[in-house]
Amino acid sequence: MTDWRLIVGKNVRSLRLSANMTQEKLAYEAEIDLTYVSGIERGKRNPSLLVMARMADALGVHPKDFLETPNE
Amino acid sequence: MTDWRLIVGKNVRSLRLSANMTQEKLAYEAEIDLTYVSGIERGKRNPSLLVMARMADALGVHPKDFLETPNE
DNA sequence: TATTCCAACAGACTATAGTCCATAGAGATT
DNA sequence: AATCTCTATGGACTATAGTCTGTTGGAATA
Repeated sequence: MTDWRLIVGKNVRSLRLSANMTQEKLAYEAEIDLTYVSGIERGKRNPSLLVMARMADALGVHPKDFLETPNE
Repeated sequence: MTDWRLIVGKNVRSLRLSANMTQEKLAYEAEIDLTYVSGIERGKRNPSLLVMARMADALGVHPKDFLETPNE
């Protein structure tokens, strides 16, 4: 039983670092709270569709990228 | 500005019909409310990551499939 | 006609997503 | 040591996700 919060968290973090952004910058661009970004990356939060879509937009990626699973 | 609720709604509906399921069956399998499934399919709702994951599981698809956009 | 099945939709409610403020700690730099 | 940058984390609060009950309507089917 996969924990999708952890999957999304890892993907958000790695995509954010690839974009050379701090959590604060991402939060600002996506218009979500700084502490919530931190919670998402640590897999503690259950974000909504629209929050994920705004984060994807801020990072210049497709929302699908957050759901990418490590091979098998 | 894409409305991701509409995208997800259309995808959920078409995948559900492909699986020959009623909204009620899907709701039961995914353990979410019948009326909420209806709202999601009509693009009126903003479901959470875990709700989408349970629906994907019930339909035997990957959660990414709900975010698939029509070509270009 | 009437009954059955499926979906749309409204409203009142409960659970939790998401905000805001404050604190703390690690690492880098002066 | 002191300050700066970034992240983690807690707690109290507000907004909204998600539930539950009930009604409505259309399309079969008897």
